[in-house]
Amino acid sequence: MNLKQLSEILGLSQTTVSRALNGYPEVNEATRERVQAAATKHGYRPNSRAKGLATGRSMVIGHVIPSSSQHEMVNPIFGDFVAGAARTYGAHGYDMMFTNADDTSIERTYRDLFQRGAVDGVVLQGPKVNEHRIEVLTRMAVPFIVHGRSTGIEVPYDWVDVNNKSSFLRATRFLIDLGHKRIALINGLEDMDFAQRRREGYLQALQEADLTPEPALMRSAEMTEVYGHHEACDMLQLDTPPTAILVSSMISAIGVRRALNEAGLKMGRDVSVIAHDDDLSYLKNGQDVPIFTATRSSVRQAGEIAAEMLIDRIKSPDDPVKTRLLEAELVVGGSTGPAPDRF
Amino acid sequence: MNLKQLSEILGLSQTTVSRALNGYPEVNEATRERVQAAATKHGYRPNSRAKGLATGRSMVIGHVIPSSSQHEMVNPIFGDFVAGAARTYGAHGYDMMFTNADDTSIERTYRDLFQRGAVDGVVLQGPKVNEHRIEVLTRMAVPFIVHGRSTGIEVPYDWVDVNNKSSFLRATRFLIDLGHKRIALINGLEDMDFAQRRREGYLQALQEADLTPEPALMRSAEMTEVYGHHEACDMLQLDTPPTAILVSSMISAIGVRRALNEAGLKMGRDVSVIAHDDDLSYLKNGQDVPIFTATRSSVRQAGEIAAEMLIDRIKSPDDPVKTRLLEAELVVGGSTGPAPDRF
DNA sequence: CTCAGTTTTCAAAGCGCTTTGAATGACGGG
DNA sequence: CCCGTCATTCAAAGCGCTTTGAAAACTGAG
Repeated sequence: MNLKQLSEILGLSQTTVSRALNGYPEVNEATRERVQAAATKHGYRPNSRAKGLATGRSMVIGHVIPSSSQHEMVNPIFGDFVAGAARTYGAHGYDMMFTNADDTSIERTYRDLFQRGAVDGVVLQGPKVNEHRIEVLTRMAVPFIVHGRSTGIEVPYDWVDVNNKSSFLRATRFLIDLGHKRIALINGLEDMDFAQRRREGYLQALQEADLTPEPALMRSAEMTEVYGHHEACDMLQLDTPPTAILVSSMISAIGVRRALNEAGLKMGRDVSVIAHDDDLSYLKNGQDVPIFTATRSSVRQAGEIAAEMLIDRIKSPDDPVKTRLLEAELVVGGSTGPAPDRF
Repeated sequence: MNLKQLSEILGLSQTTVSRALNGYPEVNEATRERVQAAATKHGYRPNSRAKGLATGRSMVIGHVIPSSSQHEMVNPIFGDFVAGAARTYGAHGYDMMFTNADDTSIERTYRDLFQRGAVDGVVLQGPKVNEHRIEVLTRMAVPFIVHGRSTGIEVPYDWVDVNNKSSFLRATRFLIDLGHKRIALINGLEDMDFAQRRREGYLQALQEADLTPEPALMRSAEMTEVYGHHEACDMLQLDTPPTAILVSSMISAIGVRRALNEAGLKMGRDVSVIAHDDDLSYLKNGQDVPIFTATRSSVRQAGEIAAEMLIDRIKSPDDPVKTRLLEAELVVGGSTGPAPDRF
């Protein structure tokens, strides 16, 4: 069932039918109702491609999945962010498209998506420090939003981000206030912007308290469970092991907990742990009392906000740049306690 | 830059340029090269919508995310399955589209996608027992593939699935061979087909060994970490607690491990645990030696296979139905051991 | 040099929609 | 009863591509 057929059934021109369905004012109300009834009855759905071709808009938002050639890691927060965004897209009549690109072709992929007219805007996830893609998209003058920010990029751009620095600053201060002096940081890959900011917050708190940062207590890699376990085991072997550990993800924090258990240490008593909690749906931080003391910020909500902002940008390309800084909350759970006396 | 412009630059007709780029034989090789060079030079990318409109194919595969109104759960395996599929799609020139639909509108959403001509095929994820959507799609006579199967649906359809029954049968037997008699099952939601099959395997193994299944040892719900913890805690309170636990996901198994630790029990000695491991990229089951004894099957690989099969189906709609049963491997880790003597 | 056969190129139609510019019909004031 | 006005409706062009059917250019045999 296409527009032509429907208009023939109704004995109307395509113009009138199209206008009736799209809510244009120059259509008799009686006619509109008749058209709408027929459309519903025959299950008419305008062809998206034809519509897109005619309007010049695709009503699709693109996301590029960087299927890294090196590490086959799929970001665990991906699903929740996407779920948040998808809901908003749906409410505004947008579809969501994913394209896979290996590290070498990400830039070309973005360019492609727009030149092919496949998308009206894109979401840029997981920005690195000096993220080149931001400049590329800016130069292309296309609507996009960054989930995160990128240190070193001077051009203005829309973004939603968690206040990574401030949340790790506060978390570190919290540990210092509890008397901890040897505080470790198990961070994400340091070329990721969020990881860099978290480290800044951590370092600033140490400095405020006149504590000297120790390279041996600062680790960084892709945030898997195994990684958290490995680094924690390693640090517990040190002559003077840390009494507290900041971990950049819940998944890795679970690995840290495993390491502590294996070493016969009790989390929160022998070693304090603070994790960053993205509030993932399948990995809630405990039921009532949080398991981990954590800096918490819902990545799902970030997805919703990002989608909303991107759609705004598509609607008004010339609006001034918008940014949104989400403040993570510091929730206190059972994984932190006063520094143990070890003499 | 569109076809018209490009053909004017080249002094050729649109027909010839189009044919040259799409590899048709009736084009002079010299011309083809000239066209290709110009296309590359000017960064020409054919407009997907126009192309789709002209060919009647959209080169897009649809996935519907059921953003359940009740439980806001995003399946943790989603990301990995999608990453696997995306890679295959990309290799075949397909894009991937996501649409969000709440529980009440899933059916309508599938119908919409095809009627709007937005997709050439869809992937149906997470089928339940008597999955209605399969019948709907069959009746619509559109290309689709099911990740999983659905007990109770008689019509033939393409699917990829893990042998859930056999893997849980083998896992349960393995525990029985180790002397366990009180074996618990912490399963997914029982209206999900995979959960039902796993329970069947579990029950069959018990029956073979003349063990009576106990309702108190069989739990089912959405597979979060908290759920695993909660059910394990609960069962440890029983007069005669289980000596072994089968868990339908790694995430929940982590919750079970937490419960055991809190109770001062050692996993693999006091209580054995076997988990189903989807081999998620961010949640590897240990480094060299698996942490959990597990039934393992890569969901990422399933994604790749599903995508491949769906594309085949789109290419040859009349081929006989294809199915693919993946056998999970039983990897032995540190979480299982002989049943403890408790008298 | 001619002509059938082959290779190469082209103009134009068509995919299903929106949108422009024009036509039609109804209405009421003069 | 005529005509300007407003409310409706319409035919046709256009979005950027593919594909059909025909034309042009080239080939080699006679």
